[in-house]
Formats: sequence, structure tokens, C-alpha cells
Amino acid sequence: MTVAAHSRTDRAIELFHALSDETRLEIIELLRKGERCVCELTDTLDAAQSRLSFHLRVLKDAGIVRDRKDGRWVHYELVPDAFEEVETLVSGMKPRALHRSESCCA
Amino acid sequence: MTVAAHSRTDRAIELFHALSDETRLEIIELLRKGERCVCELTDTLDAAQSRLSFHLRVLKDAGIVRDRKDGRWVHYELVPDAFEEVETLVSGMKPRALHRSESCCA
DNA sequence: ATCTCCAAACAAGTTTTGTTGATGTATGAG
DNA sequence: CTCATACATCAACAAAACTTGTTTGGAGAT
Repeated sequence: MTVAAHSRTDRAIELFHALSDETRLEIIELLRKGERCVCELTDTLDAAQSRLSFHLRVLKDAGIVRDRKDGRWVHYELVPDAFEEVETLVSGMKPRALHRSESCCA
Repeated sequence: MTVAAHSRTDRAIELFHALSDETRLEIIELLRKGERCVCELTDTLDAAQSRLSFHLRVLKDAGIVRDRKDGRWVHYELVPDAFEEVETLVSGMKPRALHRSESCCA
């Protein structure tokens, strides 16, 4: 268990960073169809196993996917809550008013 | 003018990457209150001018902020559409069904 | 026990990002 | 014109992220 103590900003960075990579977005797209084992992901994405493992860890650490061990396979699936969380974060970043407040330096 | 030819994925990467940095998130938070010039951002964030300039460029290239020249000052403001775009992207990433489709490798 | 298969972990090398300080360009003031 | 201000850009360095190949460990299968 990592020692967290994430600020709101740190959490945003973690999530956005996890989503800012092509391989990881491809993994997410595949997992939208449902749970998949690592072997199927490596097949479909034609990626080295260690590479996939790296990216799956980033996604897992960010709470975007979770894994389930089953015999010698490990299955990954999306965590729906994570996407809600991102949406909430983005909502809170939008400009507030029609901002004709003062401009500085004028 | 960059030659773009962005795929949907490339665009997502560009946006998420732009949002995955502390300084840039701080800039966005400041700009939520309205347009600001670079000088005020450097003051408030206590950051070197060249550093701010770098991050503002990343945000601008991603279409998250736009600038307006006014005499010797440059004012930056948020582009609301960009946040809508991110929300749309995230919506499209959520798991579809209750995905009890088949698991592979079983 | 031994062998095989799946996947995580490690190590080394490469690439991408971000920082810092210096230089360049435009605008306005004196 | 000369000088100062506001900002962008560049080059050099530092740090973080990603890739690739190898090793380790756990779970069956033989």
C-alpha cells in the first residue's frame, strides 16, 4: 500500500498522465468490451509482455483498471468509477463566469 | 501552423498530456478567474518567465488556452470548448455494458 | 520433483519532458 | 535613437517516462 497523501492536484496529474499514452489508451479501448487477460492484450496489441505489464501497472496504480488472478492468468478490467472521477475533475476546471473581470497590466 | 493530421487517439493524448503537469494545472486554475497576462502568472506562481512560457505553449498547442496580444502584454484565457472536448473523450472511454462477456484464456 | 506457461519485476539503454539561463524580438517610454 | 519592459525562443542540462531483454515466481501439468 503506497502512502498516498494525494492532493487533489496530484490525483489529477496521476489520472491525466495515465491517460496520455497511446498504448494505455489502446488497452482501455480493448477493456471496454470486458475483462481480458494479459495474454490476449499482448496478442491483440502486438506488444511485448513486459511492455504491457509496465502500462498495466500505470493504469492500475491510477485506479483505472483492476486485476483478478485466476490460476496462472491475470485478468484486467476497467474501473468505471475512475472515469466518473476524471469527469468530475474536468468539470471543476472549466472557466467560471463569463470572465470579464479585470485584466491585469492594462 | 503545425501539420496536425490528428487521429482521435493523438488528440486525446495531446489533451491529457497537457493536463498532466502541476504547473499547467495551476495556470488553468488561475485562468478560471478570467484572462491574465504572463507577467501576472509569473508573479502569482513565482515561476521563471521562460518556464511559464514553455507551459503556456503546451496549453496553447493543445487548444486549452488562447492568447491575445495587447501592446507589449500577452493575455491568456481558457478555451471552454477544450473542456467539453475532454469530457466527450472521457465519456467515450467508459466501459460499455455490464461486461460479462466471455473471458479469454479460461 | 521437474517442466512449462503466464505474468510481474528488474536492469540497461533510449527517448521525451521539463528546467534554467542566455539571447532575440517587438512595443512603448524618454 | 536609446533604453527598459514583456514575452518567445534556443541551447544545455536534468529528470522522468518508456522500451527491450532477462530474470524471478507462482500455478498447473506430467
